[in-house]
Amino acid sequence: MTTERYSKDDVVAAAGRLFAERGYHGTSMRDLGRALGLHGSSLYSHVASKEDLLVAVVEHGAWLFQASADAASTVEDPSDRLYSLIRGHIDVVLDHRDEARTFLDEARAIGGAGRRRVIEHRDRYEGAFRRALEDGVSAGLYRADTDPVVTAIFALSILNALDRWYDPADRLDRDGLATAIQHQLVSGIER
Amino acid sequence: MTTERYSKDDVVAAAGRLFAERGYHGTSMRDLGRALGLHGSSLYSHVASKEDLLVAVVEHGAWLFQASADAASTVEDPSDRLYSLIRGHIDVVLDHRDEARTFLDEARAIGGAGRRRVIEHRDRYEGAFRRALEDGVSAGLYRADTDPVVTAIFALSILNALDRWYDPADRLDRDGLATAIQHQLVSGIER
DNA sequence: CCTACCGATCGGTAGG
DNA sequence: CCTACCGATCGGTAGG
Repeated sequence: MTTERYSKDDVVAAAGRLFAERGYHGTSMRDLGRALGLHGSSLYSHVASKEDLLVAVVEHGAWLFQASADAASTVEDPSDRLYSLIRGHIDVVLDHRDEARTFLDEARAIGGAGRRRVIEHRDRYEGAFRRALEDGVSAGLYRADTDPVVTAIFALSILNALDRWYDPADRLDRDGLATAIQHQLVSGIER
Repeated sequence: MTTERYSKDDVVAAAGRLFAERGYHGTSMRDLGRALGLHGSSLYSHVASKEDLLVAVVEHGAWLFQASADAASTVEDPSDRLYSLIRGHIDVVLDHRDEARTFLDEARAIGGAGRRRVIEHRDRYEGAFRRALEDGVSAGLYRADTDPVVTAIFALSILNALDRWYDPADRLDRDGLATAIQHQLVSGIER
């Protein structure tokens, strides 16, 4: 018999919601407590500090993106792999908006070593897109003068903004969205 | 003979720098004062409130974007007009990073009516891209099944992220960058 | 633009 | 998880 109403994961999830919505510095521990029906000070039985909470949310986001890239990396065909990467990113960004947005926007509030780890995560994730594009060039699918670095950034720029405008009630479902993005991207580099 | 070391514009510019870098809520009036070599309380002879300062930065950003769109709107040819919009956006985002980033990221910290005005500004600006694309479709430059709404969003997603990665020391100059973006975009919708 | 403040709120702790 | 706090910092004001 325990008196704990929430697990640490619950607290981290609620923190993600507020951090994504108002930003890390725009959210106080008392705000977060209120969202859970607790006192702000009670949160310290779950976490050591506010920054701890940010790190937990951001690392969850990083993990979701990486899991998606790892799954896509098993696909041989570069074009199908690119589709998998796009489709996976869509799911992460729409099914885990809070973690994704916090990962993308609030990592700058993390100090020193934690911030560097986030940047490493992003570089590695970006590398999966880069490689799919490089392999596509090698396979003759995309023009030889394609810049995989820049094209990967373009792809991620589009993907990272999705949750800001995509409406699931749209005529465009997620598969259609993924196809539209790949088509926008690939027809720009197809030969 | 005056004792004022700074104009309001100076204060607004410095605020933009800090808001873009650390966010509105991550910047205190004392931080801002320190950046200018003043006491935090001295800033209140230039502005009525901290939010005032945010509104001033964001409105400057909105104005810069709108001025760019207005200049481009004089171009008849839809393809040239799209290039002008892209090229203008690049200049705003790279020559006025602080105002642009604050406009893009920190407007959510503005309350009620101010926030609505920002959203109207964005919609209007996006409309210029949408119209260039629509006109391009009408002129037979782009495929008839092009979705100008979605394509405009894709274009702006790429453009709004530029300052996060573009290195002016690159082999790619601004004209080359604009061409690359238009090419990425248009070849995806050309017939 | 500075000095000297104000009440409110911040992240966090002690002790239960 | 709550009560009762802590010192630090917040946005902002009065008066010069």
